[in-house]
Amino acid sequence: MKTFSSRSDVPRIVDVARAARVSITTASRVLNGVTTYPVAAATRERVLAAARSLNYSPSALARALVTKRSRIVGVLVGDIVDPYFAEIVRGVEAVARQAEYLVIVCNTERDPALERRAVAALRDYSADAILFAGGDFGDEEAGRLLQAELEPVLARGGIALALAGDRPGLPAIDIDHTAAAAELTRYLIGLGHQRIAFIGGPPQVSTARARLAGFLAAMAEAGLPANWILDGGYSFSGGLAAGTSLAGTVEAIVAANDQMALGALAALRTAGLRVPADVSLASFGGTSAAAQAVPALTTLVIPREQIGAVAMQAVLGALAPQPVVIASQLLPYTIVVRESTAPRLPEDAR
Amino acid sequence: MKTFSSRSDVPRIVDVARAARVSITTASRVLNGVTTYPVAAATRERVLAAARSLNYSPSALARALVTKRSRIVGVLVGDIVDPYFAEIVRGVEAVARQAEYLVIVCNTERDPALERRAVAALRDYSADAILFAGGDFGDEEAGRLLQAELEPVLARGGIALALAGDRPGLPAIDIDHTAAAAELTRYLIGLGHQRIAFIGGPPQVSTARARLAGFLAAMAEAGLPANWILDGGYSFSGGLAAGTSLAGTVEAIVAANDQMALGALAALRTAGLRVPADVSLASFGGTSAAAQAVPALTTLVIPREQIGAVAMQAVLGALAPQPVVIASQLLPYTIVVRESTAPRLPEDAR
DNA sequence: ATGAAAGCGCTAACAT
DNA sequence: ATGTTAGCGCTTTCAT
Repeated sequence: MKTFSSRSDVPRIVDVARAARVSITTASRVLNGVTTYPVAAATRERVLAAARSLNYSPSALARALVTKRSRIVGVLVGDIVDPYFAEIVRGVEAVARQAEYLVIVCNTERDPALERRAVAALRDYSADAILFAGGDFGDEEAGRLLQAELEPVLARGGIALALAGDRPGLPAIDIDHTAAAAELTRYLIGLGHQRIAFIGGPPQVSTARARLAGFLAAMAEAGLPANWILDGGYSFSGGLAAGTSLAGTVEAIVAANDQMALGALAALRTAGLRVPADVSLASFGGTSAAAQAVPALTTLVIPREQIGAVAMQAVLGALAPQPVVIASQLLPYTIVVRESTAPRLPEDAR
Repeated sequence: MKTFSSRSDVPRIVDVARAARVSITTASRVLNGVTTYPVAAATRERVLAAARSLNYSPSALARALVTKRSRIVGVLVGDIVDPYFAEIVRGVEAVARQAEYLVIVCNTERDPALERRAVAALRDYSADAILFAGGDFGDEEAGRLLQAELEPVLARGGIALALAGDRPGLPAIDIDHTAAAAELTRYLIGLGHQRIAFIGGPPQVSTARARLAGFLAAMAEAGLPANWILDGGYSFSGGLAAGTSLAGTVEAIVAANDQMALGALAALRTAGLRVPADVSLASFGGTSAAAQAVPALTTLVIPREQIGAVAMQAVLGALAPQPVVIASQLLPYTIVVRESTAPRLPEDAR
């Protein structure tokens, strides 16, 4: 077994330097492709050859320690199982990969304490940016505690961003949830439905409140009563329960996310109702699960992958030598009509 | 704004030491709770107080550099959207959290090149352990290249483990996929079914091959012909396609994962067949999606969370001062019977 | 019981 | 064009 510099079993830059018979500095310069510094072509070649033959790869830890940049970005997600978040992460990763950033996904289980721990861990590892996917939850006290953990990251020049959901004080990359929910509701109204229910998310979550507001606005605007507002907790089971209690009383349902819509769908079917013949069902999100349901769900598609990508781009800009200040931005959404919604049929045609 | 040690905007151990009027060494000892070293109670209190009032938290990077342990463990998953992997990750995280380890989830999209990049990134950040969730894919060449990236991690005393799937040369925490598939098949046979189809995963994936082998063994043992073997690629759409082509020709289907079962279910329903009245459907995995389907799916539940937890425990043991060598272990699985399977009805009763 | 000093692996002034 | 040196923030011998 080869041995390297004193204490390590893996090649270090000093090994490369030695093998190439240059100083560590020169090796570092070549390896980092520093263009502002002149290095003789022959020297450069020797260093590169040495690095390759030793299979050298620099320690990101040591580098981070001196450069003050870890090239780590953390993404906090409320529920790792929910494809909603997975696609945001995907967008972040795609951009991060190109920029040689390491993405750390932290699952908070929508628990403020866990979220705090995650932020603390990212802070300890000197993450350059923290992206909060999926908006605020927890009370004010939790918000303050979180802020305290986050503060050192910002103090070091780190970035914090809100993705697809509000975070007080942070720039947001998002869609207009209220407008979007209103538009989805209007679509159902345009189909002729009048008795429309809304299955919402947890009221502590900002997106849940925004979507509800949009629904209410659209109903009011059409002069329709909003008599069926339920809390489905953003979960399948919550949607199931809501759907069960709604069965037979409404003509259409807007669910504030796909998971709840799936739950409602299961409930309706169990109750012997046909979708969309008896009840139209539309949801918010646009995850693959919505497309895979039977019938496939009409949903408002949030450009989650794009949100992730745009956010990561913004992070890179803000971390660049000439920092670009990050401004909140609203991205466009689209309604995809599938099989779960249909025009209202006259009573006798059903 | 307060200022701290020369170059940082965040308190460092030297700031704590200064505030407590002790040396850095003493501060470090107190902060790390080194029990082998005697520190006067009064001193300890001063250090602790200083750390608290400064809101000090040590740099994991600097610590890792000197201790040669990053307290980072990477988990490689084939598909971040698949709840199958998410639950493994959950198990890992639960244990890692207690031990103050940072878990980095890397999404490989089942692409060997991405997988290699992920291992390289983890190596560069000096991950102490790399857990491969979900088994091997890619050809031999890819395996060799991966091995090359992984080697330095092992050389540093790092751990690599295979979770719920084979990886040549690595200890595995798993169930016996072959035995499990056989048992699930036997259950269907016991229900009286004879024309049983198998929707399998990609043959490059070790678990897919193992599950198929189990199916074939059970069929052979019962003297039944295994005439309907399809590749569903472990995806919903693959299951959908397979289900479509199977509709009307078999009495029962075993799907090698839940996603494909969901696809098959959609296909059967579209074809006008009832599950389980016309076709019994059982799957492998036991993700929440299986429970949430209508009808709820009978599945073989792989203890994924437990696999993750056991693996992380093993990692901790292997990394402890008195290292415990990691041996492969097989965990117990269970078959959960739900609504998607039923006894065969005589022809005229259908 | 406490501290001084070396050094982890790397980059970045600052020489030459 | 290349090398010397001084850290980054921490732990850890080794002194005292």
